[in-house]
Amino acid sequence: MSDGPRMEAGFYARDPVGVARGLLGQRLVAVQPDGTRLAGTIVETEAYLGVKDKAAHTFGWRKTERNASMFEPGGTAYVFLNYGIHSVLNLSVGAAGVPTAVLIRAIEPTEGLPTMFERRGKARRPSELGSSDLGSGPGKLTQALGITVADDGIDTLASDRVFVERLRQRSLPGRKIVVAKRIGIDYAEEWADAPLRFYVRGNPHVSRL
DNA sequence: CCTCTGATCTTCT
DNA sequence: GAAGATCAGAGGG
Repeated sequence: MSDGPRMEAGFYARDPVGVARGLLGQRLVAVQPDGTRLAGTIVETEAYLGVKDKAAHTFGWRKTERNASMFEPGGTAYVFLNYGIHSVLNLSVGAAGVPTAVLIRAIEPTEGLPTMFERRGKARRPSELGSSDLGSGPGKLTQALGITVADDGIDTLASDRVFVERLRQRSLPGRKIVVAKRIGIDYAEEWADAPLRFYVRGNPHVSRL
């Protein structure tokens, strides 16, 4: 487990597509109240382009209590409750006032697996080759890591609770990055087919290949 | 393998 | 009242 340095502010100072691609292979860490580290390699992301993107919560400059974190500076956690049930994690991108973000859709768990199995309950699927449904979805990975809407607004550049570590050598066991349309946004008309989802080819923890 | 559905909260109509 | 950046379980092939 070679620890990497904390992801720096400059990483988020570019377009959401670059950030979405750049996050693949980096490590997402959630430190528990007891100090335990839970972590996983990010293997699937989606970019949300903000005011012009019909699939984004900030389309047309819409700002609500819920999506306020998307307007915060890059690296701020935007965690919202989806379908009234699932906490979903994004990282805001760009300068303050620029409401773009990257959704974390899947991780490959690497640290704290026993705790994640407990959190995920019966739905877990242990296997010799590594579990494939501990973090294989935006709602699943937050549950496994213990991230909830209470973590909305956290500055991951400074927080000791939720942050991203930049690995010396990006861990992309699945090699190449695949580009595809985003999931669950069929209502977004022409934006529904935009190639804004990115995942590590062949990785078993990706939500949908 | 697949499709269908309930759960349950925020936002908008 | 309806729909949604989802998940798990049930049922059919």
